[in-house]
Amino acid sequence: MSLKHGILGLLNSGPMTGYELDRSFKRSLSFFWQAQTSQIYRELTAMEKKGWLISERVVQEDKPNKKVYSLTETGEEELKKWLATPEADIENALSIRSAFLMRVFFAGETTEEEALVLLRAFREKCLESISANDSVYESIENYGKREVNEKRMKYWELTARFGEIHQKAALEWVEEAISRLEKSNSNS
Amino acid sequence: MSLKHGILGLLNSGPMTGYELDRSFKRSLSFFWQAQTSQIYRELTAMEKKGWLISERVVQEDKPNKKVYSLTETGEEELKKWLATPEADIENALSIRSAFLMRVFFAGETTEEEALVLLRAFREKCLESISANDSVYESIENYGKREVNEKRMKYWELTARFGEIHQKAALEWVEEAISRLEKSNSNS
DNA sequence: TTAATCATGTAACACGTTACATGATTGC
DNA sequence: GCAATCATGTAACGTGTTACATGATTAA
Repeated sequence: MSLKHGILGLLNSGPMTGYELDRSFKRSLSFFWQAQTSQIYRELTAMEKKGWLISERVVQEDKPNKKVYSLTETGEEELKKWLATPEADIENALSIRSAFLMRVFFAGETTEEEALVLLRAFREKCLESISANDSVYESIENYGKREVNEKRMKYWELTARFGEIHQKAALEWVEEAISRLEKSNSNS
Repeated sequence: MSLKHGILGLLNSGPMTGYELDRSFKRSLSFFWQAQTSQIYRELTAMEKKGWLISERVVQEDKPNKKVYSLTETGEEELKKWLATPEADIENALSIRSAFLMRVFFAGETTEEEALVLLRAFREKCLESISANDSVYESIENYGKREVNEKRMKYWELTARFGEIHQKAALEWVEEAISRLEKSNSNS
C-alpha cells in the first residue's frame, strides 16, 4: 500500500491538490516509487471514501478550479500506524524486480555478441544516470530550502544517496560482466 | 510482460508442468522476478489461449495426473522477438521500487531514534542476505550441472552476481546512513 | 498559433496478491 | 498418524499501465 501512504506522507506537510501531489511525487518519491497521474487521482477518490482525506473545492478565476485535499484525523492515525510497523517492508527491502535482469538471464538463448550489446547499452545507461546525480542534489537543495524543513530534507537526501550507490553498484556489475563475457569470447 | 516471457524462456529448455515451472521460477528467476503459484497457472491458461503454448495431459499412476506445457512455433517466435527488443527494459533498468525507501523518506515524521531502529533492522537484513550468498552459488552449480547447459549457467551466475553486488551496496549505504544520523543526534 | 502549464478525471485492461479448495502419495 | 511433496486451480481484490477526454491560461 505504498502509494496510499506516500500520499498520506506528502499531505502531512500540508494540503495539496491532486495535480500538486502528482508533481511532488515525481520530484521526490519517484526515485523509489513511480505512479501515474491517473493512479493518483484514483487513489485520492478511494482514500476520501475511506475517510483518510477530505477535499475542498477552490474556485479560481485566472486558472481552472481545483480540489484541495487534506488529512483527516483518521488519515493521520493511519500514517502513524504505518510508520510504526515497518517489518514486512524491511523483510522485502532487498528484493529486486527487474525485467532487464530477466533478459540477462535468458541471454544464453541468443549469441554472445547480442548479450554484449545488451550489457553495453546498460553500461551507457549507468554512466548517464551517474552523471545526472549532481543536478539531483542541487534540486533537492533548491526545493528543500523553500518548502521542506531540514529534518525532512535529511531523509530525502538519504534516499537520493541510495539511488547513487545503487547506480554505482550497477556500473561495477556491468563492467565485470562485460569483461567476463569478452574473456570467454576470446577463448572460444 | 516479464512473467510471460520468463515462462517462455524456461519452456524453451524443454516441456514442463505448471508445478515444475513454479519451482524453476522460485529457484532461479525469483532473484529478480517474483511470482505466485496461482499467477503462473493463470498465465499458462492465458498463454495457451494466445497460442504460445500447448498442453498435454499426462496420466500418472503413482502421483496425481499432470499437464505438460510446451512452446508452439508462435511461442518460440514471441520469445525471439522479445529478446531482440530490449530497449524499453534497459531504459528502466535502474529504476527502483522500494516500500522500504518510502519509509526512510518519511522517517522525518517520527523521531531520530525510530529512524535508527529502522535502519539498523535493514542492516541486519543486509548482513543476513550477504552471508546466505555462498549457498546460492552452490545451488546454482548443483542444479546447473544436472539440468542446464554451460552457456545458460553463465548468465544465471551473472544475475546472481548482480544480487550480491546489490546487497553489498545496500550495506554500504545503510552504514553510511546510520553514522550520519548518529552524528546529527549527538550534535542536537 | 502553437506549445507549455494548469487541472481533473474515466475506462479498460494487465498484472500482482491473498485466501481458499481439493486430493493423492511418500517418508518419518 | 502427520507432515511434506506432488499437482492444479478459482475468486476476489488491489495495484499499475495505457489511452483517451476536456478545457482554460500564458509565454514564445
